[in-house]
Amino acid sequence: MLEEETARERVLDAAEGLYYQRGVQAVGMDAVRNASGVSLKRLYRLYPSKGDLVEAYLRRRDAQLLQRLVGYVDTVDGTPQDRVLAVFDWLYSWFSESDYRGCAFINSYGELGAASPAVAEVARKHKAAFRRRVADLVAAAGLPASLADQLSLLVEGAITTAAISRTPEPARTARDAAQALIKVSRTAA
Amino acid sequence: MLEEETARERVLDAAEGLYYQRGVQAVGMDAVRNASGVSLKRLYRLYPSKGDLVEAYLRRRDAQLLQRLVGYVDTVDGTPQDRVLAVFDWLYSWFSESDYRGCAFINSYGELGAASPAVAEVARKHKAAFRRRVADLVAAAGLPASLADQLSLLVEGAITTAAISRTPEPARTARDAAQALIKVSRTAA
DNA sequence: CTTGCGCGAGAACCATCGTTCTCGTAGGGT
DNA sequence: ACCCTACGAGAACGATGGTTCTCGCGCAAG
Repeated sequence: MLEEETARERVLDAAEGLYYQRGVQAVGMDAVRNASGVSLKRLYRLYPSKGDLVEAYLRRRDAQLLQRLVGYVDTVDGTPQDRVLAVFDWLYSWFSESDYRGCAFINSYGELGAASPAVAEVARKHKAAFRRRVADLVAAAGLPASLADQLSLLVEGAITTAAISRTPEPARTARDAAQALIKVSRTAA
Repeated sequence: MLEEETARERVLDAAEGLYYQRGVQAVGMDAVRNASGVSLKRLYRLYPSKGDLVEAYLRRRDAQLLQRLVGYVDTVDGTPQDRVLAVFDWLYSWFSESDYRGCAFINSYGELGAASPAVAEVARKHKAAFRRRVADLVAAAGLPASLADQLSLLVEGAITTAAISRTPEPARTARDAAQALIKVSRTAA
């Protein structure tokens, strides 16, 4: 039999693939069972309800996504300003993944946020955490704090535009805009 | 008995309120029946399936939203540049509506886009049409075309950020960023 | 007045899904 | 060899939802 932690991982891997690709409501527990190979009984012992599983999925994805961003930016050597712009290069590689379907948090929020305060909360927290990462990079580059919010909007806009238009190009557009905003804020400050 | 067109309107009004507020999958045909006062039989004669109703809802909202934007911008007198920035003032008033829940197209796309090419298509078209409006304003102000895409990203980002964070502030942030981008593009060109 | 058509109200039907239950069995301790 | 526990496979159950059907009624034509 599987270790508990291994089973948890398998379930979350399966749930992540299915929920992200097809949407949460479109995926039944049976599909998670089949994709993970973990029996329903066990699944319900690990996550007492679908809501719990959905929350766990979002929480893990939250951590993973921020880690991936930080991991990418950390490999960039260059000026602190380059590292700010690297956020948009990371976006480009993300958008280029063949199964890219936008931001799991925005999608889940639109689907469930109205009925589930827990989902709304996780989405809010994820966006706040993301914004904080950007703010850290902006601060490290000695740029004004107000820039962080502006760049975050560009990131958010690129994420949804890339999803709907099915091209990674918005990452480039956002990068150009970011560069321009940085330039302005340097001369203005 | 109701005129066919009146019934259509009532159904779409009901569907719009419910779908936008709670999400499409969370709203049954019964809820649309109750909210509209149009019998199920008639409802199915007007829209042969729920999918058809959803499409009609999105199409009408597409037209309405663009009309509202254009209507607002047209009341602004000032320089062509002011009219570009007026887009963000319009966003602010939209975000301030008490029942604001983000962009119906992004929400529907996240919920149904994977399973319904029709919904994905309507969302894509809406975003393209919106971008075109922005591009018209940018062109009228004699600004470079590349700015239109950048401003559209700001709009998109503000829409989702306002929804998740539940404040209209992102409209202001986006406006500031837009102003900066306009300034840069004037000196660069 | 009568006949029959078209309507609305709501029951009915069938599929799906979240969740729980049954059952057969594998495997470890004695 | 014999239990006893714990498990997985899948049936079962109850709710919900999309779609269709039944029934009774109002009303227009004859």
